Amino acid sequence: MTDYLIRKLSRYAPLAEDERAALSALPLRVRDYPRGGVIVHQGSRPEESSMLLEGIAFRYKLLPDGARQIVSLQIPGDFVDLHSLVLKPIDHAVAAASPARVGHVSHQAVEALLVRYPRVTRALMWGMALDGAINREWLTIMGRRSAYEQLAHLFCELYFRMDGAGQVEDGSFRLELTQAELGDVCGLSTVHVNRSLQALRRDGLIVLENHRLSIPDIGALVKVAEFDPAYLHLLE
Amino acid sequence: MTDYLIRKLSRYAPLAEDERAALSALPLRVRDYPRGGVIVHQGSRPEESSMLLEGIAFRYKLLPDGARQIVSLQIPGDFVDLHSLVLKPIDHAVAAASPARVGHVSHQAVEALLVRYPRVTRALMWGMALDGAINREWLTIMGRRSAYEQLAHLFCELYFRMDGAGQVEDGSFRLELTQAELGDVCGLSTVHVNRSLQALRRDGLIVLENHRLSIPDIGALVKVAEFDPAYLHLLE
DNA sequence: CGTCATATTGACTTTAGTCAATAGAAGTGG
DNA sequence: CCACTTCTATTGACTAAAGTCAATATGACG
Repeated sequence: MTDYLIRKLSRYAPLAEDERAALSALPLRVRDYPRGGVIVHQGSRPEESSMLLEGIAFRYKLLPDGARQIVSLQIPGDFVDLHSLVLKPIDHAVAAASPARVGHVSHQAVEALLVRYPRVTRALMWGMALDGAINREWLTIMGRRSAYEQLAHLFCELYFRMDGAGQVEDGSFRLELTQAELGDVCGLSTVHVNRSLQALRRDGLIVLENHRLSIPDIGALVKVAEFDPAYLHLLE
Repeated sequence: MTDYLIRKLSRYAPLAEDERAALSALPLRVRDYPRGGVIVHQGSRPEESSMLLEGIAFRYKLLPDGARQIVSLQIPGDFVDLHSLVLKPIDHAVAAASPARVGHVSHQAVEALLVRYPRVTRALMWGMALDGAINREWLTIMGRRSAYEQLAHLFCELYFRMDGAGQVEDGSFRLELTQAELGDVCGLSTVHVNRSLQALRRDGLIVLENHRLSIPDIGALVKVAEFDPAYLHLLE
């Protein structure tokens, strides 16, 4: 269950056997969500944090006029709301972008882990800091890049993150995001996302069909997006 | 020295006497920076984290073409790079927006604190989570709001944060940001910032002169920006 | 087969960016 | 204190990127 999480945290520092065991022994309440299902409600005060086990999820905020902004994407192994441990009420919602399996862990159980295993604490802090690094990169790209470049950059990020989670095969991976959702990630209208995707296709940078994204030449896409994966803190 | 920090962390949970004492006893290397001075270099691997004691600072990223995006603003009491404790190399730079006084604390000293005082650890995690909440709000506003609204929102945020740090007097506070810097915060061109500021002035929402921002009617500005301070987790 | 979500297209509008010039302010050296 | 430089703010004219509205396809699914 917690394999992905352990794999992810090991990118920060190798975990000792007892630390791995403690993570594996975390009491998970596993629940499946349909596409669109709300995993965490905005403004709630969760008593547990949720880890994505399968599928894709996203954090989002709704504005008074109904607009939506997606502020992060989660893949298997990511905590969708670890910060709810210390920060309540929670300032955003989390929903499943695809059918998703989620493991809910009580805050009590997480705290017990923190008290007992300082290295696990630091690894979880690293996970939170990594979230922050991705947020900063998104801010930068959203503020300073064109729609075409933003999408290219997003696809690069997903490619590397999915690869880190072992979800890339033959340069392609499942991407269950609609064009409206891509727009909500990048702060763009659906129409403009559509046109920018067509441009990326025309330029041979992506093949996107059947909820699957193929990147024929990741080097070319990286170049267009000026993508530097350093901020993802992957192992080399 | 650490008064602002203790005050800020107390917003999360009251600290015991020994915890306050431990924070006060942190060995700070104090250093002054001129306006524009770089406090943390992008890509470096700091051995210490830095706390802003006086002035204003910002985190920023530079893009290959020379564009700059400011990804957060710090006020007194904020750690500018607490995350460098766990996340190296650091993915952004930090510079002083005004003459600034900074306290540098060795990571070793912070770690000693973490091991000894679990509640301080949680308070620092809360500080990191708060950074994340502000980032998410910025992403949302940047993605979904006009320049006029973005600036209004930013000024509301600063008003409430500065007020929380006791820096607001008569509805005004020192704001040592140039229009170019405001543009780099919001992802706008300098020219467009200038015009949007004029519109805000024309509408009587702000008075900005001599590096001082006056907000005659914060309620009106809050309304225009659709600003909800909940994400700042201030005390009511 | 019909319904609903998603994707695509065209025509038009709006927002924001770019370029270039000018004006003001602040700081520096003599 | 003045001349000079440099940064910052402002303005106008023009361009480009992205949004809006509305219609039409396409596709998944009960």
